[in-house]
Amino acid sequence: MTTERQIHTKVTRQDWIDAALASLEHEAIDQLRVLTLARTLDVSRSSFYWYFESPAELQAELMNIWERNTTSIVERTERDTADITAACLGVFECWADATLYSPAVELSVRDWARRDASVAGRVAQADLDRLAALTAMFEAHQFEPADATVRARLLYHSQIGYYALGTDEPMATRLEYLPYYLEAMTGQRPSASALSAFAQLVSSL
Amino acid sequence: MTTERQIHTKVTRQDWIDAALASLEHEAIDQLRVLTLARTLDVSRSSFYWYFESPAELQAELMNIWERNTTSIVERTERDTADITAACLGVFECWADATLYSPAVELSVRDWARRDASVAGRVAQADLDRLAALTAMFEAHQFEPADATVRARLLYHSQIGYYALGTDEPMATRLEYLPYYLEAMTGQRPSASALSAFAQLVSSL
DNA sequence: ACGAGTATGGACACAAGTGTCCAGACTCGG
DNA sequence: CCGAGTCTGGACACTTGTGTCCATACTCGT
Repeated sequence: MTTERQIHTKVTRQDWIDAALASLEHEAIDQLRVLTLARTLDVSRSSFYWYFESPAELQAELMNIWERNTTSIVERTERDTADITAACLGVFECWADATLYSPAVELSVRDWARRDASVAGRVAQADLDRLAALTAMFEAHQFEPADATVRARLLYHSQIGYYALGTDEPMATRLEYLPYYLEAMTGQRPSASALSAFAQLVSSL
Repeated sequence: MTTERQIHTKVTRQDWIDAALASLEHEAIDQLRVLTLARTLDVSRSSFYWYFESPAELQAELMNIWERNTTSIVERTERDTADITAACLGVFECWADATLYSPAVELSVRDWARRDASVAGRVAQADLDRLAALTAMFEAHQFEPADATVRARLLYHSQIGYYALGTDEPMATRLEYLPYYLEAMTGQRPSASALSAFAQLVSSL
C-alpha cells in the first residue's frame, strides 16, 4: 500500500481530491458525483472506489481542507500587533491570499450544512471559534467586551457576506476601499504606514 | 379556468408553492423534487403538472417571491429620516420582520446561483440594486461617496453573512448589540429615542 | 340526472447515478 | 520472464427521480 510504484496509474488519489476541489467552485460537497468527477478525469468510476472507500471518505478529506480556513483566521488573530489596525490587516491576509483561505470551499461547506445536521454542527463550532478569536483580538486592543464582540462580528460576517455575493473585484479596488473599512470596523483612522505595508505584502503574493 | 369550483381539490397551486417555500429552509431551489413535494402533500406527482407546466414554472414563482426581499430593502432606504441612525433602523426592520425579508429564500437562491449562470445574473443585479440604494441612503446623510459605499457594503454584507451562519438568537440579544452595530456602521452614537422607538416597533410584530 | 370541466392516481418508458464484482492490463522485484 | 500486487474498464442490478398518457372520480350548472 505504501510502496511507491504506481506507474500504471492514470490518476492518483490527489487527482480525485483536486477535481473535487475544482468542482466546489460551482457545487456543494454533497452534490459531487463520482460519475461526473470520473468523466472530468477521463477514468472509470471503479478507480474512485480503489482510492476511497466511499464518497463519504472524499467528503471527509474536503472537510479537513476546509478546516484550514479556520486555522488561518485564528492563527492571525493571535499575532502580537502594535494597534488594532495592524491586527485587522493581519486577518485580512486571509482574504488576500488564496492559499490561506478558500472562499469556494467555505461556500460549499455552508451549502452542505443546510442539508446535513452533523456538518451544520461543525460549521457552527468553527464560526464560534473564529468569532471568539476575533473578539479576543479586539479585547486585546482595549475594546470593551460588547464592543469587541460586535466589531468581531462585523468584520467576520461582512467577509462571509462579501464572498457569498461572489463579487469579483481587482485587488486595486479592494485596497482603495480598505482604509474606509478599517476606520468603520475599528473606529480609528488607520496609519499610512500600516496601509502601505499591507499593500506591499499583498503585491508580493 | 377562472371559475371558482375546485371542491374536489386535495391541494391548490398555492399549497405546492408553500410546500416548496418550507423546503427552502434546507434545500436549494433547483434541488426541489416534485416527487418529494408530492409526498409531503400526500398527493400524486400528476397533480403538480396540472398546476405547473414544469418545475421551472414553480422555480420562477419562487424567484418572484425572492424579489420581494430586494423591494423591502430598497423601499426602506428611500424613507425620509432625521439622521443616519434612523435610516439604518428603517432598513433593519427587514431583518426583524419575517414578512419583509426571508433569509431562507435568500440563501436558497444564492445557492442555486452558484450552479446556474442566469440565476447568478439576477442575483448579481439585485445585489447591485440593494447596494446602490444603501449607498444613496448614506450619501443622503452627508457621507462622502467612498465612505458611503463602504458603509453600505458593511451593513449589507454583514447581514448576508449573519444569515449565512444560521445564527439563531433571541431578539432581546440582538437588541442589546444593536447600539454597538449602529455606532460602528454610522460612526455616530445612536440616540436613545431612536433605539427605544425601534425596540417598540419590533415588539409589536 | 347528465354532461362538461376539474383534479387525481397509476402505469410506462426513460435518464442519471449508485455500489459491487471480476477479468485483465500493467509494472516491478526476484 | 514470471508471479504478486496495483489499478482500470465494463457489466450488473439497483435506486430515485423524470415527463406523459389515460382512466376515473368528483362537482357544478342546467
